Amino acid sequence: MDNLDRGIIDLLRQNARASYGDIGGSVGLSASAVKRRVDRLVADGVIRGFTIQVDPTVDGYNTEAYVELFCRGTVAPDELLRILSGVPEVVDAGTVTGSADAIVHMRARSIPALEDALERVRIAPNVDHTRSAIVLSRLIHRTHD
Amino acid sequence: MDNLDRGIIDLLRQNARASYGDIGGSVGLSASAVKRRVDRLVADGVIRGFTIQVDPTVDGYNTEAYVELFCRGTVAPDELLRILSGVPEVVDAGTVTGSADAIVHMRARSIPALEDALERVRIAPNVDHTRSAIVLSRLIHRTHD
DNA sequence: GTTGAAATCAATCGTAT
DNA sequence: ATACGATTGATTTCAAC
Repeated sequence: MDNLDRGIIDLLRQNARASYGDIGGSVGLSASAVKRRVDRLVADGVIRGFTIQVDPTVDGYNTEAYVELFCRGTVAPDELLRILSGVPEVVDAGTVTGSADAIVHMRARSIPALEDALERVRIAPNVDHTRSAIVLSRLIHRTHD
Repeated sequence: MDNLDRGIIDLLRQNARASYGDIGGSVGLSASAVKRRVDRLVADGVIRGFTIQVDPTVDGYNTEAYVELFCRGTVAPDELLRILSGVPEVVDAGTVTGSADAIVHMRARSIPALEDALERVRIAPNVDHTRSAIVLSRLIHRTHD
């Protein structure tokens, strides 16, 4: 993982379909040297996958919320993970400092679908209550992963 | 935007480097028909870009926070967008319902770097104060974009 | 949307550093 | 151990249908 790898990663972040030749031209390597490094980065798990960024308003998943989770007593991160894994509307979640135990970013196709997903989160044994902030307008979506 | 387009998008989400021929084999089109559709989806802004998913722990960006933004008076989404665009640590942001004006998801290389980025957000004219929740452990990272 | 041809690229190997 | 250069097969691309 040297500066060459970082350069390759930066270029792939901007365009995951760039040819190895083009990448090599930018970082100063031959196409095959670049391919070898990319293969290694994928094998090592540094590059987790190649994907596209899709306009969320187009595929219908344009109803979002940030939800604070308040649990009873102490809750192990593993347990929260188990609960949240079962709800596909959960895009992103982490335990946090502050009064809430976790913050959950959810995305659904509609308000009813969001409410339904929220219900599935809330029904979990140790969840005491939640506080949701519905997203009115999306400002930034720098999805570098 | 029909079911064929949706199928193509789903396949590209899983592997943005899949060949047009392979995609065509899955959705029942020729390679050139697939390319034509992908080109159109990109031109129409449905596909915003081709990127890679990078292990955040490897490239060092493993310090995250959810930040609530409280502004003075009314703040136009456009203005918030302008402020936040200048801070690369902002991964994701949206205006929300509730007492906060916006929620900002940030990612930095360290706590000092996060603090510095937060300072750049706070310095903006209409930002009154912020409330941050530092992420302790990441639970879910379903990066469908 | 399809086919087919030409240009480009990917993947592999031997070789050099 | 890593990069390079050339070759072969696959893929992209663009034309005409």
